[in-house]
Amino acid sequence: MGFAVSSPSVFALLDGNNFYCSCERVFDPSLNGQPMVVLSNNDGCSIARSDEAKALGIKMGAPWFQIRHLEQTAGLKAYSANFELYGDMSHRMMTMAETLGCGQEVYSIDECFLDMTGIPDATERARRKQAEILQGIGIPTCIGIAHTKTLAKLANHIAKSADRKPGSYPPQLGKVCNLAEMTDRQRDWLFNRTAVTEVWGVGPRIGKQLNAAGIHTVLNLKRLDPATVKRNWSVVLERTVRELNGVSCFSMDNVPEPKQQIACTRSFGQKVTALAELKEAVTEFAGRAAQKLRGQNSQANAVLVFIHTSRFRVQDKQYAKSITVPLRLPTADTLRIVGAALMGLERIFRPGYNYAKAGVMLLDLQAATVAQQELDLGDDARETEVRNGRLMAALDALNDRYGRGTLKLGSALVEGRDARQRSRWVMKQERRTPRYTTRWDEVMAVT
DNA sequence: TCTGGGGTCCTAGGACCC
DNA sequence: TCTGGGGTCCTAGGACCC
Repeated sequence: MGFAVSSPSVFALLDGNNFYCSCERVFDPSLNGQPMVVLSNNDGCSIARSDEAKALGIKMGAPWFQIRHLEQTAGLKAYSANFELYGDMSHRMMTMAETLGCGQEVYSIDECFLDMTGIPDATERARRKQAEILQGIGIPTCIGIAHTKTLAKLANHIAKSADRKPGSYPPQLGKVCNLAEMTDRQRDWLFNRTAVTEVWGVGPRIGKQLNAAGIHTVLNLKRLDPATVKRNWSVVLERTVRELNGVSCFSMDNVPEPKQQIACTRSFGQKVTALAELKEAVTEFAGRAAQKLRGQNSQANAVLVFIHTSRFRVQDKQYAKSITVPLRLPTADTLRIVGAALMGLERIFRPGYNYAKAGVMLLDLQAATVAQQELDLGDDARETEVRNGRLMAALDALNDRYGRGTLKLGSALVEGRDARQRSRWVMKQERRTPRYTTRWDEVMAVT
């Protein structure tokens, strides 16, 4: 019997380049090479930028009204976010990416970790997978490979920079960068020319503190004593330092855990002052949140509702308030959840303000097990639960089949208002492309 | 005029208990 | 006059992520 040599973990991080922009480009190739941005809800600010838009100096989160002039002067193209399209494209990309490793953790809409432990020729396989995804669904990707998740994220950053910023790193590290196959010297050489703020887990706040302490590069941070880091910063940053040194502290999360809280919050298309309109919005948000809750087979024990004015309108009187309404029994019933949210809204509403945003959050979630449905209710109450359960299932099935918002509660409309008239709170989306892949009536026509 | 949305984890501090 | 200490649970707020 030979020795069981356990090879060290190898993680890959695959992500779609400028993902939302790339999705739009798949369906409109004339956008290739053009400066373009995808805008947040309400066409508020830029949440995705093509390389060409980045080159124009457009920052992540830049308010649209501040960069809008570039439409005329630089040919900038802008699109309202089309999350239904991006979600579907994401699913296709993740399905193809999965077979690169022997385990996959979908980390966000545009990136996933893959377990490549013990897989030979990781770099070559990664390059083949990348070509396959580009050919199959048209999304360009970058892949970072290393012995820890933090290092894989860093490798991914190097792969991107080497590809797009000539001179930043050796060009052969472009698109796929495998730190696991390098020597310590080679890695440190790269770390020495990478800013500490690029490290996963180092945000603006900690970045500033590290800089003030003379820590400017990844190599500087890697060489700090973990105990000192824990004392001066936190256990979180301590783990990051260990990970930079090749000690894996974050493992793969192959099966997604159910969410511990579920939110639906929106900024309004226009300022809202009337309680009736806030009720309409909160009814809608609570309904959406309840649907997500049922989607992961959970129940909530509390509902939080908040409203606030716009901090950017300095001339306005400001008001912000939230309230948590406990539910008597854990539930996923839209009617109960909406009821609790509206009760909370009535409590915190104050007249005389220009409201800019509201939201509903479901808290203290638990699994909706059979045992909980068998709670000791009276016959009438149990009958109501069962009836509502069937009603909710029917609601979800219809909305699932015919598109979100096909069927909603009557109270989601302000009484007396013409149903065809748009409410003030509904978000503005003036630049959305068709939902090519998920709506029959918006499928691309090939002529 | 116009500034997103949805999450997680950690920590400090208060309430409460013995 | 002297005025403990350790544990747990909960919540609010901060920091980070995409």
